[in-house]
Amino acid sequence: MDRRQEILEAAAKSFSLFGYKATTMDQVAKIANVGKGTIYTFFTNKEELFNAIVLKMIEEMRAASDLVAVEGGTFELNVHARLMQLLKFRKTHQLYAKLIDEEKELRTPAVTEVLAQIEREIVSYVKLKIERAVGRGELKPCNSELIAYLLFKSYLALIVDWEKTHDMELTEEQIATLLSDTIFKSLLR
Amino acid sequence: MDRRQEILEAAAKSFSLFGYKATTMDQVAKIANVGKGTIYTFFTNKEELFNAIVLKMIEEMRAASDLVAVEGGTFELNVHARLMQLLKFRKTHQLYAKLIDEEKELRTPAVTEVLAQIEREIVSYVKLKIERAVGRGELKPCNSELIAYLLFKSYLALIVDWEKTHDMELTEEQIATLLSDTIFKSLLR
DNA sequence: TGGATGACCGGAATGGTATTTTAGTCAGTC
DNA sequence: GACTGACTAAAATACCATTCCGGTCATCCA
Repeated sequence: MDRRQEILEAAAKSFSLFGYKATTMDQVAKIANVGKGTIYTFFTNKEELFNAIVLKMIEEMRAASDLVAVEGGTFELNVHARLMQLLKFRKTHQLYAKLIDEEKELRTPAVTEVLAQIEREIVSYVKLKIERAVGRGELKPCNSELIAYLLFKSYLALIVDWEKTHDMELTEEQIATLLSDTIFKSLLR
Repeated sequence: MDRRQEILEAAAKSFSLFGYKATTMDQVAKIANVGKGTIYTFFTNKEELFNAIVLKMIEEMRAASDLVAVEGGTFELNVHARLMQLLKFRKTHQLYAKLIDEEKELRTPAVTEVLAQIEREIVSYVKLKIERAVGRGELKPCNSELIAYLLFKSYLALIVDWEKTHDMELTEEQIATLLSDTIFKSLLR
């Protein structure tokens, strides 16, 4: 198998298991059965290797989100399913969960940056979906950036924040109904 | 002037200026012109003194919120005005701003706890307002806890979080319109 | 003689320094 | 010439000495 691939797999494993700060380049080299110098022929530094791994994760997330979207489904149906899926990754996906933990505990700058980037991408993806739906006449024209932001933050609040202060987690049903009656409804043409 | 009051004022000054961690009991005693031991005849420890100061701040906030509410105004008008006012305190009020900063930088547990408490109180206050409005027939019956939470988080996102990633701060007009069209509208009977 | 005080105590925070760890390099190997 | 791992400088960590600070209490007046 080619060395670049070995390195990527080793790095993915190590970052998922130990996070960014606690994985060392020696560690990655050893797992990949490669001299440390070899890593630097493919990636300029640790952070770039990390970014490559995160990029792969983002691809996975995009694919998982596509999997729950229904061709020809309504804007609401699809955006709801996608955001639920994407936000579940925070607990489910080993690397994502590890990074969130590292952000909370260590505040590693590289990790903070990457997590912010992921959120920006999700919001900008939702924004795109809104604009498409407006374009085909499903939704009223609106400030898509603002609505995308509000939608994302609402899901984040209901899925992630709620359970930190309340002991019963909200059901998907509750979330769907609540946002359907409020934000989504108001967007319809 | 009575010693308890002197101590409270000294503590308020010191906490506002230096935050929780960086104010020392010796400091408070000196400002209050009081022996350190005297403080402990009125407050069992530093944290209780702190809680007393924060309680005063919460009273101030409640009063400021009452000031912007209009007797006989609609639910939307009043809740909007109150939440805007309350959230402005995060930048405006010296102690509040200091505590938010300390929470971000130091994560002092006593501060974390107090900030969480303030948020819980705001949400529970909004919840009460919702229930009153439902009671008088202005709003449809609903899950008041959930709606209060969503409302609070939405305002927080639009007022506080938005400007961290976007360079133009949202106008009150934009926020009012957005939430009026979405969440508030859906609550009306 | 009882409320007030500040010297005092122990544990925690801080600072300074010796040691280890680690990202990144590069001379040497195959 | 692709690959390696010993090497380097810088950063992180561990260590210890010192300071700092919350809380106490024997002492002191009023």
